Formats: sequence, C-alpha cells, structure tokens
Amino acid sequence: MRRKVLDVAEAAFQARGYHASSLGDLMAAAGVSGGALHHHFPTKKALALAVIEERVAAAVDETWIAPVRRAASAREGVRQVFEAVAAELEQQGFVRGCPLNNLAHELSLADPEFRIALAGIFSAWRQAIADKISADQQEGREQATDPQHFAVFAVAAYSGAMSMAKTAQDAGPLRDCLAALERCASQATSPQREPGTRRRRRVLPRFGTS
Amino acid sequence: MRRKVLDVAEAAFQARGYHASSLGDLMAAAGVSGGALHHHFPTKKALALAVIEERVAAAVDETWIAPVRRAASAREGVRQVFEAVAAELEQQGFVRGCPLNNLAHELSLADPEFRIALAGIFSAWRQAIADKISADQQEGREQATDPQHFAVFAVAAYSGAMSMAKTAQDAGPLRDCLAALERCASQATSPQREPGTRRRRRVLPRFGTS
DNA sequence: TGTCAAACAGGACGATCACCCTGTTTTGGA
DNA sequence: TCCAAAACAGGGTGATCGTCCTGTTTGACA
Repeated sequence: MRRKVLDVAEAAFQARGYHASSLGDLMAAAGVSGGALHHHFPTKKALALAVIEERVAAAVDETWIAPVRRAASAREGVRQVFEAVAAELEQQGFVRGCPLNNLAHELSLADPEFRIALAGIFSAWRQAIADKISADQQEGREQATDPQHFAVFAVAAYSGAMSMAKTAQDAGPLRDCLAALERCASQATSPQREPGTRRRRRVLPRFGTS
Repeated sequence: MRRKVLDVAEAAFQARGYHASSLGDLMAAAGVSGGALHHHFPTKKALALAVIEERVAAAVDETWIAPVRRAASAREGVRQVFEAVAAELEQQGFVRGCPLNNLAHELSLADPEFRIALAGIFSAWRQAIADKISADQQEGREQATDPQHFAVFAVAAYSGAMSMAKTAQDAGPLRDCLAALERCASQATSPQREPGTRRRRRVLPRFGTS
C-alpha cells in the first residue's frame, strides 16, 4: 500500500509537479483511502520527502551513478548515459524531464528540508562522476582534468539539455550536448583518436524515467 | 496597475512558482483588488502567459541575448554572462534560479500554450548564440564549430549549473562550469582543423507555432 | 458639461484543498 | 485463543483556491 502510494506519487510529481498533484488525485489513482494515506504519510510534505529520498535518489542511482561506475571510463560513462536517455526519449516520443531537476526547481526554495534532500542527490551524482575521473587519472586514462569541474559540467549539461528537451518535447538537445561534450572530450583526453569514428553505439535501455 | 501586477507576479512566480502563488497573495502584495486583477487578466493562466511573454523573455534578452550580441565573440559573450551572473549571485548571497528554467520545469507539461511560449524563448536564446558563432566564423574568429551545437551546449550548461546553484544555494556550479567551458574553448579555438561530423539538421520550434 | 466605455472595488460563489477524526479490519506475538 | 497495535476505511472540517458578479469611479472626447 505504501509502495503503491509512492509509485503513484512519484509518477504524479514528475508529470504534473508537487503543487499541481492533489492528495485526492493520488488517492484515486492509487486506490487508497484518505485514512490509509494519512497513516503512512502524515502530511503531503512527508510524502514528497519520501518520494525524493526513496525514489528520485534511486532513479539517479540507476540512471547515472551505476552506469558511470561500471563504464570503461568517466567520459565513456557519461557518453553512454546521454546516448541511452536520448534513445529512450526518442523511442517513447515524450519527454517528461529529469525527476531530480523537476522537483528541484519546484521545491528547493519552498522548504529547507526539500532543498537539503535534493542537494544531497545532486552531490552524490556529481561525486560518482568525479570519483570515476579520479580513478581514470590514477590508471592513466585521463589527463589533469579537475574531477569536480568535470562532474559539475557533465551534470549541468545533462540537466540543462533535459530542461530544453522537456520544453521543446524533443530529444535533440541531448544529442547536441552529447556531440559538443565529445568534441571537448576528444581534445582533453589522449590525442590519438579521431572523433568521427564511434557513433551511435547501442546501449541497453535499462533506464526508466516513466 | 497592470504593470504592478506583472511586477508582483513575476517576482512571486520566480520565488515560489506558479501553483504556489495564489491570486490572493498577488492581490495583497500588489495592493490590487480582485476586480482590477480580473479586469487585466481574466484568468491566472492569462497572467502567467503575460509574465512569460513580457517579463521572462525580456529577462533572457537583457541577461543573455544583448550581452552576447555586443560581445567581441560568442565564446567571450558566454564567458562574460557566466561571470556576471556568478558575481551577482555571490554578491546577493541568494540564488533564485533562472526565471525561464523555473517556469519551464513547472509549466511546460501543464499546458501547451505555456510550453510553446517557453520553447520560443529558449529558441531565441539559442539562436542569438548560434548567430554570434556564425558571425565569428565569417570573420575568422572561430573554427568549424557547429553553431547550433555550441548554442545548445552553452544554454544547457548555464541552465544546469543554475539548477544546481539554486538547489545548493551556492554560485559555485556556475564558476565550475565556466572553468570547464573555457577549457573546451581554449582547445576548440586553437588553430587545428577537424573534419566536422555534420549531423542531421533538427527542426526546433521557432517563435509562435500557433 | 454630458456621455460612455474602460478601470477598478469588493464581496460572494462553488469547488477543492490538506488534514483530522471516528470506527473497523487485519496482523503478529503471547 | 486472545489481545494490543498497526493498517486501513470514509466521511467531515475549516481554510483557501480561482473565478465571477454587481456597483462605483475615472478619464477621454464630443
């Protein structure tokens, strides 16, 4: 029951936002009575906090952190995620946006607790990429790039591209940013590689923003 | 009166968002009666649309488009805007976020008219940067960078950095992204020629697709 | 000055909101 | 089997929402 409420709330907050999703809508969509909802989540804020901490964090973990960790390098991991997300968006023909950024924009100024929770997810996201860059450097796969700078940059490019993609309802910005990022990468890493050779490598669509 | 309502609404939508700003709040803050508000803006949606088209578009124009146009080059213009915004945020010690991105996240899926209006502003923003890159190329200040790719990239990096800055309440992400962008720039503008991997030309919504 | 439409005032409306309260059912350990 | 606690049902509550309606004031022009 709690699980079903979280499912519905996660989807509704992503699709319509926090303030535009009424508890009545959620109760109806989840087939849950008011008493049940109030039992598990005393307030709407508590529900949103649970969605952020349990679902949004997990989504970022699944979509970004895990793929980057298991990638051959940080840059390759970032590339794969961009590619996978763009492919999925093109396949489903609809852009719902990044769950973290959607809620971050609406809630980070609304309540300090929201802001802290959301900032923590951003931080973990960045740290995973920065750690991967550091590992790459120790193994000689990467030059003297500042890990934090690169991580912030990758997250920002993705977030901003997704923001545009959502507004335009077109995955193009993600592909454009990926292309621009690869141009950067090809020059910042080992110079003996021409940047036109690898394109459109298939990536398993494990990710799920729906 | 209409002007004062727009002032208050612009500030409230930016600070608390559209759904979290009630017309009662706006009326009280603007010192306007319900009848007056309804006279100028029949619905709340009409008010938001006016804020988007008259204020948000103007803010993007003033903050980004005009400075880029009058800069020595596109890359220099982007650098200046990042620098100026970061400095301003650090001075006032509070990050309200990007007006366009704030509303885009909350409203672009809520109503098609909102989405079209917001997408138009994004498009004009990108176009101004792309045009500047093209002008740079014609005058030999820029290599064969794809203008659209660079424009999307710059806007995405800014939007994403601002998103993180807002959530963290710290201008650091903007500075990090600026540093990373300059690293890219110094290598992309260096006199080395690369076979441009032209991609498909994408169709993005221009102004008013009504 | 007289006229009329635009501008504005202010309350009332129904709908909806998040939340709470009182019961009933289910569950797990003694 | 018993019992207490958790889980759940479902209606009710005051507050607040966006919108609308009826008057009154203002201002431009004849």
